[in-house]
Amino acid sequence: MARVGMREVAVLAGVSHGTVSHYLNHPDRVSAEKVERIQRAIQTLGFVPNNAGRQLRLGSSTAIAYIAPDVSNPYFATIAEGVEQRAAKSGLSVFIANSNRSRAREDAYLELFERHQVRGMLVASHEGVEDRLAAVRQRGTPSVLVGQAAASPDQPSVSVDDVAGGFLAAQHLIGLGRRRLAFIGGPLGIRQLGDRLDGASAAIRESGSATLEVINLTERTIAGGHAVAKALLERPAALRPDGVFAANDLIALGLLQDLVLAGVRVPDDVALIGYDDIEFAASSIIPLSSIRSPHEAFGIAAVELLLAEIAGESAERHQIFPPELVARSSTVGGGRR
Amino acid sequence: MARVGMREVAVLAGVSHGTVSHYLNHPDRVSAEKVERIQRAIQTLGFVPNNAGRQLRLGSSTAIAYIAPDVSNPYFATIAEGVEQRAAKSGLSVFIANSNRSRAREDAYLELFERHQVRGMLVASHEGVEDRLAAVRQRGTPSVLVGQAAASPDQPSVSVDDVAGGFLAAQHLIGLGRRRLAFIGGPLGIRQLGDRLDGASAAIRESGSATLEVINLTERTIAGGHAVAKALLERPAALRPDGVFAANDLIALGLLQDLVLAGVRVPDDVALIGYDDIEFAASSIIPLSSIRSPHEAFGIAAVELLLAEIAGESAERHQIFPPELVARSSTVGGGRR
DNA sequence: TTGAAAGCGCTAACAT
DNA sequence: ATGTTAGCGCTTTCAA
Repeated sequence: MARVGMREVAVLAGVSHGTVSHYLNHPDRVSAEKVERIQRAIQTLGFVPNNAGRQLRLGSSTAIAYIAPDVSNPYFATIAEGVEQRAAKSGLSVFIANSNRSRAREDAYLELFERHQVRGMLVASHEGVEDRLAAVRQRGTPSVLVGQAAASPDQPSVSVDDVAGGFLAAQHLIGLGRRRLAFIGGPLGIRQLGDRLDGASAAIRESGSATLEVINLTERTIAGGHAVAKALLERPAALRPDGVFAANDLIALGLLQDLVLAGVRVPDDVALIGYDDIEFAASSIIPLSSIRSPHEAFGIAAVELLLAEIAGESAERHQIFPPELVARSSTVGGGRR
Repeated sequence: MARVGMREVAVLAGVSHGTVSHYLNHPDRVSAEKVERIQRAIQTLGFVPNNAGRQLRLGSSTAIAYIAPDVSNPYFATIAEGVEQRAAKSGLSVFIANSNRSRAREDAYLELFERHQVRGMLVASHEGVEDRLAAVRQRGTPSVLVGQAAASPDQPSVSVDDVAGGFLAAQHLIGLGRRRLAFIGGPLGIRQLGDRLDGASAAIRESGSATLEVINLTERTIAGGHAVAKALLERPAALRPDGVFAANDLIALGLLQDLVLAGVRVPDDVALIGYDDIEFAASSIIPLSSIRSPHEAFGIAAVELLLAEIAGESAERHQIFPPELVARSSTVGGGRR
């Protein structure tokens, strides 16, 4: 199955392979007659240009990469949707990669995409990835950090103010009269999570009277939520928190499900709020209150920042979106959604 | 920012560029001393091999592609997870692409990956994509159709028996005493959906007494479910179906949420079952019954089929998984999950 | 063990 | 308008 190249096309069309290339890249500079012949040749041979040759010659591809830690978290998937849309509009393809929460896989993809000379990378990570991105950038591949404010002024980033988000969440619970709060999530070394906790702590401090327990957790998934539920349900009811702030909606959803099954009244016994406001938060057993950050908009902003970076424009590099409280039944009771 | 290539590394290390290449590909055949020098040179220059050159020379990459119609549907995302895991185990990278339910985007990615000479493609599609895959295959790139049984014996595919799934769903509703069933989904031109409906119809026929209304829908999303809810709620209660089979869980979830909000009792007034059994089905307002097809296992099987195809092994090309009924409260009432 | 050299498929500058 | 040609960065065969 000898791959057919421009050479074969050229022979069949009775032109030089340079002309075939011209046809592909500057069709206007080829006579109608040859265009016709070349088209037919391409057609009958089923010619598909080999990208390696083109890219080797040109030195750059027409794709960008989006590396996500966990595609099966709808939060990252929705961002991907926005990225895809915006990129398509600018004629760019998007290669999505799933690092599966593994630092090693993340590194592998970072390097792979650099080798592939993508135009730029969008990187959502739970790790401290900024150093690595700095190195990549220095070698010529720009990137945008997604979901995490960059520390360096040179590193573009699109993020949500997680301290503000954490504050909003805890403040909401406190305003509802809750005093024994718990924050569920971790590892706290992850910037986004540490920030959320910091925000929550600030709200606690401000309240004067409430307390905050930190329940550490490494799996920020529905399964992780189930695990916490188990631990919580083993406690006597009086020792359970009356207000829970989960570091993301997945945890909250897993927890919520088990609490309800066990007969714990939500929000009466325990008020629960999540983070991210994924689409499924609204349709959960008890509609879940959450802290909303933009999703598609996030992806779109990231691509636009990257485009500016590629073009060498000097846009504001650090875009920070404000989080928003979405109160539903899991905190404010049956009345509202 | 002149990209550094093997040449620069070679000069700095005081060897020929061929030796650098040897070091990269057959480190054992290079003397310890030069290895040392080359390593240092790579280190200080920050050399990252250009994939285009390598690929041009070798004629093939080390990546496979997974094209999904809709990453933000957790069903496809979970498959992606399985794909990533299995591929990593075989040293392959996965490029995920989101065609965003657009035939044009799908075509674009099909071609892009072919140009990139990926080792193979996994394609989940709502379209009739088999002809296109046949053409791609003929030119040397193997593929596995995911979620849709291939008609051609030459086209590997991993799928679920959707006719059986549809049958199970309708049979379940009928067994619960429901007689006025509705199937929600579409366009029915999509094979998977048509099959589910066919299965449901068969169950209806078998029952003798039940009827099946088909409510067509083009958006197989939560929003689509909301739209159907609106239409259903406008009917007098007596004219509503008493058993609803939604073509996927997203639709079911959207519908369920609005029905419950409107005071419709589920499952008493309307029993509802979805399809796919995404992770969120279990934690919805009323835990959703669904037809379960394997997820990660699906992705793993797809990669393995592709590997066999690449290796030229003659495995059974059509892998069909049996669907499974998962009964939860949305059909069997409060007692069970 | 190392180096020299050819050539993968393509683009574009240049010559015609 | 078309053809000729050099060369992108790499791997590998072959020779030393």
